[in-house]
Amino acid sequence: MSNENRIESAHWADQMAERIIREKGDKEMYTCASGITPSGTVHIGNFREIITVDLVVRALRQRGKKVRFIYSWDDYDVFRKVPKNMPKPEVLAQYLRKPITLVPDTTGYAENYARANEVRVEKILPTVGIFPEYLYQAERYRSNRYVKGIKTALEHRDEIRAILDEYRTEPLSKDWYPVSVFSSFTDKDTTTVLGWDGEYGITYRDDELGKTETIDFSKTPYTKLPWRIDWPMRWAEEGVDFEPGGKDHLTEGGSYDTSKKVVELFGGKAPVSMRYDFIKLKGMGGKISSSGGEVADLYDVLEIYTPEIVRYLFVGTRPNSEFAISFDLDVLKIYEDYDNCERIYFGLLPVKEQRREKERRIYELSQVDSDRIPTEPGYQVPFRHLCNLLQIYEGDVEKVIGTLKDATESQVERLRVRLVCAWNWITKYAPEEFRWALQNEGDPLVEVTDSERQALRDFRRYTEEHLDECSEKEFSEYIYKAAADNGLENPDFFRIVYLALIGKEKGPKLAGFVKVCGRDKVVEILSRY
RNA sequence: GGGCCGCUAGCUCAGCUGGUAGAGCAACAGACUCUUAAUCUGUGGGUCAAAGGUUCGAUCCCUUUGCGGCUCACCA
Repeated sequence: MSNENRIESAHWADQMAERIIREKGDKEMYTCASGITPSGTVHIGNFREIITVDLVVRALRQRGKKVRFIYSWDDYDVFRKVPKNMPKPEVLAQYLRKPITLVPDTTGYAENYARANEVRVEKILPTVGIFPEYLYQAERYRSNRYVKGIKTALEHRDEIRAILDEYRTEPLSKDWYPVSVFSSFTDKDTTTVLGWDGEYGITYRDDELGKTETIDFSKTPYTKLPWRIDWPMRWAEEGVDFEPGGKDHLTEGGSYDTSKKVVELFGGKAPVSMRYDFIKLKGMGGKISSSGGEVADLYDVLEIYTPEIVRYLFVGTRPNSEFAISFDLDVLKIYEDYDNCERIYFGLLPVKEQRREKERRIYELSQVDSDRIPTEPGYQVPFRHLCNLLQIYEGDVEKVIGTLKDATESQVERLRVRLVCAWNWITKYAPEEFRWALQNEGDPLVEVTDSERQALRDFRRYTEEHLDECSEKEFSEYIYKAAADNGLENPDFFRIVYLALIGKEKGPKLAGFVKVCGRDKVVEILSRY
């Protein structure tokens, strides 16, 4: 009974899985696809497509289905412009109009430009529990794997032209061919196809050199299908059952519409699709920017959000709506929301049944390893508190963990990741007011009057003698006493204490702060006065 | 011009297959003889863009209108 309910979850990934099964029939194996041109940094917006597929894949698998999850790198695409953030732009400029797989990687990390972008993604995806099978289109085209597809396209030249013309303002010319050719002389796509012999011979002109040549596309690597034909050809080739798209593709007259018709010429059927919206960024402070706008990739996001929470951001939002990934103070709330979701999952926070079902599914899908859902909640420390602890210990994660005595092994494991994120956030994105550091011997002493010095000494003595057995509230009485006994106004005294402890005029609520810092540290710092 | 998506409390949004609405922040009120996105408790606040329609009943479905945004029509 409860099992049935789980399957009929209202989560969009589950609904999509049901729809795929309904529309594609009850198959033994489903193929889910995603892909992109690695012509620049693969940013977090592109990641949305990957994780959207991953979630649907998981939903299908949880229904007992076998799923092939493929990710196509369109690395036989053309290098159109030199990105601003790359070294040696003048070298790269020489490769414009050539396939990106033939462009050198001027950073020196990979064997070519496309590969450099690919490797970066392939290395990080396992961190968030995503394991697609990668397909490399340059390699496939160049090894003549798509000869049949290219021939089919040529054979259906007129039908394809008619389909594309339905949505074009300018109809394609009578001379148009549904293929594009990279020049065998220069590797550039600045060519014009002139004819096809009905078999494997294509005659083209290199527009730059003015040379004309006939090539055998079953034996040479130069021929490629343009996007609106390439996409459906690959749907047919792989038997794709599901592939989402951005709203540029999934709109009337967009490439999904034409591909849906073209794919039938290849003997295939269009996959079930769904549209995802773009991702905005918030609070990056313009730190990472290339080619004009702010760009963040998965690495940037994983710096401040744990893998579960990165997934959570996408799991909890319907793909068809835009949302922002925040690097500012919203981060605190996101962590809080996730912890709430976790508490609901473990029944620690009572909510209505419907809400519970929803959060439960979100929590499951947010976990990195779908076979290893935690059996106990995390050691929930508010993110804000972690930030304070880290600043006391100057970012030393292990020392902070050492202060949390009763955490289990699995909790420590998760906490460690969270602490690293918290520290990254403090040092890179947190507002200035949020940051502080305990003073130590090298720091200059605060100028104090005699009575202020005496107050600090009283404060130190109270800390030494009473801090450990006092409650926060009780201890604050001692703070007031230290001020009053020396004729100081509270605000003035607080200011002095903060200056002495952290070199700033303000800080976290004092009594609690001192308790968190611990007697020894505070006494040590104040012993300079 | 076509298509799509929004329009819900001052702000940011939830509201998943129709039963007259919710969360955070802000506001207000009390408590804390220190404060920063900031301590706790409590309170107020919405003709769910507008008008029609279907229904016993609509924020949710249909139609029209308005406002905002995105996208296609060139390439991918």
